[in-house]
Amino acid sequence: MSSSPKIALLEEYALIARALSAPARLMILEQLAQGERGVEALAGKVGLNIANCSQHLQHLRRAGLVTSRRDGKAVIYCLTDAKTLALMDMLRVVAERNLAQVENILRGLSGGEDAPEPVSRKELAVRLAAGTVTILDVRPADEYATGHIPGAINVTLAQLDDMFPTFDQESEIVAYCRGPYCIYAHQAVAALRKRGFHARRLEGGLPEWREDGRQVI
Amino acid sequence: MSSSPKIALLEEYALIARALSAPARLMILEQLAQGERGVEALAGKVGLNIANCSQHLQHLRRAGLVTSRRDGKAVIYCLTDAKTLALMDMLRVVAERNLAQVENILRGLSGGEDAPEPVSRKELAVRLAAGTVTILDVRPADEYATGHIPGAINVTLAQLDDMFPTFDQESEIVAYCRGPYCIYAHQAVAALRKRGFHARRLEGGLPEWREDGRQVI
DNA sequence: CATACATTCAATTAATCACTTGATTGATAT
DNA sequence: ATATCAATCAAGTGATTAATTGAATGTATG
Repeated sequence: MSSSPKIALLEEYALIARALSAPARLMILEQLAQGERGVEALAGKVGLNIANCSQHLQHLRRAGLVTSRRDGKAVIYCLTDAKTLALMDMLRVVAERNLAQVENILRGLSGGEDAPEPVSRKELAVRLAAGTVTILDVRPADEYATGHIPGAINVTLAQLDDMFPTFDQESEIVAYCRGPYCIYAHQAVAALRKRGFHARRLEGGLPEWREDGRQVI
Repeated sequence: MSSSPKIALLEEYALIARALSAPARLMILEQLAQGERGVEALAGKVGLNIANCSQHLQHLRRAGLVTSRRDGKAVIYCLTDAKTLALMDMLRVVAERNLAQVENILRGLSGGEDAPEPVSRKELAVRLAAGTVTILDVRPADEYATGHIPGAINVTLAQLDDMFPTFDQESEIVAYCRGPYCIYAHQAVAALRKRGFHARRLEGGLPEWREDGRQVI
């Protein structure tokens, strides 16, 4: 199979790339970035049936990207290494630079208008301490419950319509979600800006915020 | 096919990952990092027949990683974006952190002993200016000819045996090759250390050196 | 020990992939 | 035009993949 050490190494690298080459697995990794999960929970979140999800997880395990432990009847999976998220983010960056289709989709999410530059995590931390910003956590309630940025308000996209009256037209609103692959924050910002609010996305999502060593409650 | 914008985005990201999921394509990209090439030259370097190489190149083009232009009868391919190299390097980093097999292979390349930490490009630049280091370019002569670090001596692994007497036992030797995926420098360092020389690898290879904006002749 | 439960395994189908072979296109030179 | 060369296309084979279904495994509970 692997005649030379060079080919053998490349086959290992290719194994990682192949693990990232299916949308379903990228979604699983995004979920695991929020925190460890059992197979059934992952299958539900990602929209796969359980056997199929289990197979994807084993594919990821063969690539060393996830590890599992048993907890009673359940098997809990978690990310092996936070560096995997950096790899996935770089995948996104290269895709945005090289594929026109990606730009089209992102423009569509922003309602055709140019979206503003995201807020850096450092900037948000400063303004959070100063209290000069409203933070929205645009993830499902269960994910918000397992950890969120202090002071963040949990609002799903569906609930957003009812919330407009409660927001301040003057102060800026910053929305975040699961991370670079998640489009909830894009959509929330687009909806808010259409109503005339000053809204921007946070760069990255909760996993990246946590990875920076910033406070999560 | 792509019901939601989220899935559509993930399919684009997965397209990039799939492009990186074959050893042959990783080798093609490594070659293109040395400089633009025609199909026949690439096929020769990578060890593919021409039709097969052409198909891999089109796979890479679909992922936006390479572009091509016509030059007379030949079609010249080149990397779209140097960021792709950073993505590939991160792929290697994640593989080294998560796959024991990779560590085994790398240890085998170093003859079982612990290899020393590589020399950073910044450090080499300083010592190059001071003239306190011997630099070996361990790539094929034609790649050396199209560009190399100033002062570097071109030695293939096969020629290395004859060169031992000409090296200084006291000063340190730094070897480099095509980049992080290339094992020539690993092997050269192992051979040199076995003979008692002080030898280390350069971090990255010529493409990374060039990307830093450092001098290449 | 029997049962229920969560996960994995095994077998199947349809789709995709890598590679080979031979024909075709595009550009240059005679 | 004709011949030549580089690259691509088209078709076919064997291997691999994702997804589905149903059976088997291992773990806790009655």
